[in-house]
Amino acid sequence: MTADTSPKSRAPQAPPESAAPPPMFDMIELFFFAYRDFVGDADRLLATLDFGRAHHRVIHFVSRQPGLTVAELLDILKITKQSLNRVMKELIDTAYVEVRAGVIDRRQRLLYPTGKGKKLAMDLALMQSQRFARALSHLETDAHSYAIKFLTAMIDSDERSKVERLIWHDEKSKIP
Amino acid sequence: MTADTSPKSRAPQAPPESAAPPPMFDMIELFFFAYRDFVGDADRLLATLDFGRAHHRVIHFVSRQPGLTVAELLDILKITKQSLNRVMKELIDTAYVEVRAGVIDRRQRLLYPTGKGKKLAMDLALMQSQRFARALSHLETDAHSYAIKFLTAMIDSDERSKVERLIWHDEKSKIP
DNA sequence: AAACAATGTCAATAGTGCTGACTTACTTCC
DNA sequence: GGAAGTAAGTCAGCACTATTGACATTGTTT
Repeated sequence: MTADTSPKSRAPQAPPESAAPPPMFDMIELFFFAYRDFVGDADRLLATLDFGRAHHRVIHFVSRQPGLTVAELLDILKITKQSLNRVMKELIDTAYVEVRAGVIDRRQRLLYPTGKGKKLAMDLALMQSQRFARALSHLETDAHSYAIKFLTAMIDSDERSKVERLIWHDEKSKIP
Repeated sequence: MTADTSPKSRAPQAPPESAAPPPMFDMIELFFFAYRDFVGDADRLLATLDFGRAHHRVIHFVSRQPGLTVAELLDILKITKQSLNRVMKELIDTAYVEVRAGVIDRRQRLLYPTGKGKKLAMDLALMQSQRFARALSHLETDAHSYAIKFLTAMIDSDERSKVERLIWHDEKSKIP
């Protein structure tokens, strides 16, 4: 999974006040470099297929939630349908994703990964998981649950529960 | 590059994929959403100045290491000089960065933040630090050092020491 | 003087995102 | 049954960030 989103239309915050604690340059830079290397793994595999990060995000979420509608996917990715469409067309043309008409509402297009698509999504996820596993293996026993708590707390509070539902939608109430 | 090689003559295990541990979808998705919100803070402020993320990265590292050369900056950002140049020209034209000829080697351009540039870099860093501070404040006492260790471990091992030197170059040997 | 190095520049291209305007197909509501 | 609304797709144009390749300028080294 790779993220590269563009500025949102929310109001810019006022510049912080002068009596603020000093900036955490270490965290800022570590997060930057860690994320860069994290997405680098996937980028290299995707490049061999002439895919980019946008393709990755689509095939990832479609594989995670087969039968997702276009509207639901747009809400997860927070991009416009025009942006999605170019990428989606390529994924459908190359048979990584397939589309079926909705049953309850025939206007909806339900998105499913093909066998090929499932395998690609799995290969990408395993690659990124290996990086997590390698990192966590050098740390203390509870590092995994600390990491989950830290990353969860970094998410906008008004999006957090939605993201948590998305992540653990099919697991046995694993929320730490 | 993921799993699977040819079958060995050892005890037959179930299908080949079952050898790999299951993907950590939770970590993959949390990292994605956390990073997206983290950069979203800065994006909103930058958009008011007609700057993008590339400008942010440049003004950040120039402020962190005044007197940086172009070659050093390219090595940190891992982009090409052509990509840097457009952004750099805008930062110089709008007086966020200034350039002085190198003293030992006059071919070099040493990059310095102006007053305005320092303030922008500080505002951006404080904004992102507030997100870290808010996140960490809800977690256990050692959350900060756990986060540093986790993020550090996520960086490519052959880049790690270079990054650590960059991050703590002016601090009192704070490496945890 | 020739070779090399640091930087800048021009041109072409790719990938990902945006807005706006419009269409098609289908569902819902009165 | 017909109007209004919704889900999705499409076309056109633009912005930003990145790439490669070729070439120029300036200064250092050999």
